[in-house]
Amino acid sequence: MPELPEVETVRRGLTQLVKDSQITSVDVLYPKMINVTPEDFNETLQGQTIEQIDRRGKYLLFRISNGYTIISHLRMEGKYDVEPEGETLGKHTHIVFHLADGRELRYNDTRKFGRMNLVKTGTEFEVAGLQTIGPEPTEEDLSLDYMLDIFKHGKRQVKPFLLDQSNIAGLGNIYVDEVLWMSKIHPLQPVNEIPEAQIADLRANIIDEIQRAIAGHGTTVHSYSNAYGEAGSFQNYLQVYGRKGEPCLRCGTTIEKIKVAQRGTSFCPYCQQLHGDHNE
DNA sequence: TCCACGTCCTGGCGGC
DNA sequence: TGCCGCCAGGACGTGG
Repeated sequence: MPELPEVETVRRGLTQLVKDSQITSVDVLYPKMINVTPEDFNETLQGQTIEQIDRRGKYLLFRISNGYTIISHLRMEGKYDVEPEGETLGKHTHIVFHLADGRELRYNDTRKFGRMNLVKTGTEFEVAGLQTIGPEPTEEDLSLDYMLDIFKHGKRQVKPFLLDQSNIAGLGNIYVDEVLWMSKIHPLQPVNEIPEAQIADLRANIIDEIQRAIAGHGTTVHSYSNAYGEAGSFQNYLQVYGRKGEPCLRCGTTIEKIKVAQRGTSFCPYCQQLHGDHNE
């Protein structure tokens, strides 16, 4: 399932593969995936060039030569691949961009969760999702002052708080479990009860973990692969996610799995203790 | 204003 | 063996 490091890996792959490519036409096989009619989508894009591919959080932003931007979110299992024109379409191919050089950029999505919005460039930050998105998890953007401020004024449990893209951009279920384990914070701990020193530690771990995952070309869980079809290597470094029943790599206690905010959550009950009077 | 929860969607898997 | 039904989860919309 793509999170920020996977989306960044896809962005880099697509930039090498289709930057400066001209679109001759677009077939939309699953209209619910886009925010306009398939006819409007095709008419706006045909004859135009993909000038640049940017990223904000987990959103890909395809900059088109006529002043439009395609905002693409891969959600759970969205993938792009590039095939020669005429290759048999996959069962889960939903959008096909025909390119002038005889190739096709295809969007595939097993669960049909992904979405594409076509908007005028400059208005993309008026679209739901991007409108309220929080800072990127980098040393420059995610300041300690900001972290302390949002934690002090929040009351939610830390896991759903970190999954909320309006607080910090790009963290998903896997990385939240990882950084909470690294920082020894229980996933149910209310954010305004976490000591400042631990928030500082959490911030450092978030930035470090995301940068290391980008360097490792993303995590691979289930079917994820990048635009070249390569599997990421970061799965080999996961320390708590998906390790239910196995010993904690720090203390040896058996890793437990619980449900938090409707999400499967792995944690070490010894390293990550809930402080104060809270019900699980 | 903040927060919880239902919804979308289909492959995989457990249970019978 | 085959069928049924549940589970997985990111982000948006709704309602408390």
